[in-house]
Amino acid sequence: MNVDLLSRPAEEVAPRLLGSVLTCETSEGTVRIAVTETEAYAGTADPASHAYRGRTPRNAVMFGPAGHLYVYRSHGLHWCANVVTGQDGIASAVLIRAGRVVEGEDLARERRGERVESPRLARGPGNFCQALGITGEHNGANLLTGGPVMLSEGEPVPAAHIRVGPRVGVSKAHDWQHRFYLAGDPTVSAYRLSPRAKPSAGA
DNA sequence: CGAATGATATGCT
DNA sequence: GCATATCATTCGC
Repeated sequence: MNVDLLSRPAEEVAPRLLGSVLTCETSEGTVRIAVTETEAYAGTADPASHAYRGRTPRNAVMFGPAGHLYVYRSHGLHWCANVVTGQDGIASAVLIRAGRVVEGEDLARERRGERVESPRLARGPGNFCQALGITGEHNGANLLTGGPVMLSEGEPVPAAHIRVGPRVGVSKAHDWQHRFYLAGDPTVSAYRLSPRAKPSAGA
């Protein structure tokens, strides 16, 4: 994956990450997942971003150079993974919301549960990380230098298949058109409006 | 130092 | 559809 591509604002990078492949190697084995759904978080200008209130120990990675992984824990039990984008010093990241397992499906299913159907293995941010094997240990990992977690180009996605919509699950600025996904793909999480969603201004 | 909150997923009503 | 699990981070006092 080219770092120049990632060095643009999150909302530009997010649609271009569709189809790219995340690889995670652990002692258990290797899982590769093709990204089918992303969400852009525009740093300090975005009320829904963790970086909205400025730099903190947790979100520091988002302020760093593009091509690193920002992992955080949600609701005490799920891990969520972001690809850091934009320029060094400016908070910007793309949340990976869903994907399709292309290698290591057995291992992914072992982690997620035997009864989980293939399209659901990596559907939703928490499930995606669980299937891939991402944990807090991977926070800050460089995705471009051949570490245990890697981001690589996948099969090109036709622009006509890309859809844009409002973000999922956020309590603020949910109506920003910052969620990108592949039309009709069964691995894309169903759209749900946040229970706390309120109208807001913005792009 | 205590309290509230959250970019979720699942299971039961 | 709604409640609930469960904890690190953040913010208020």
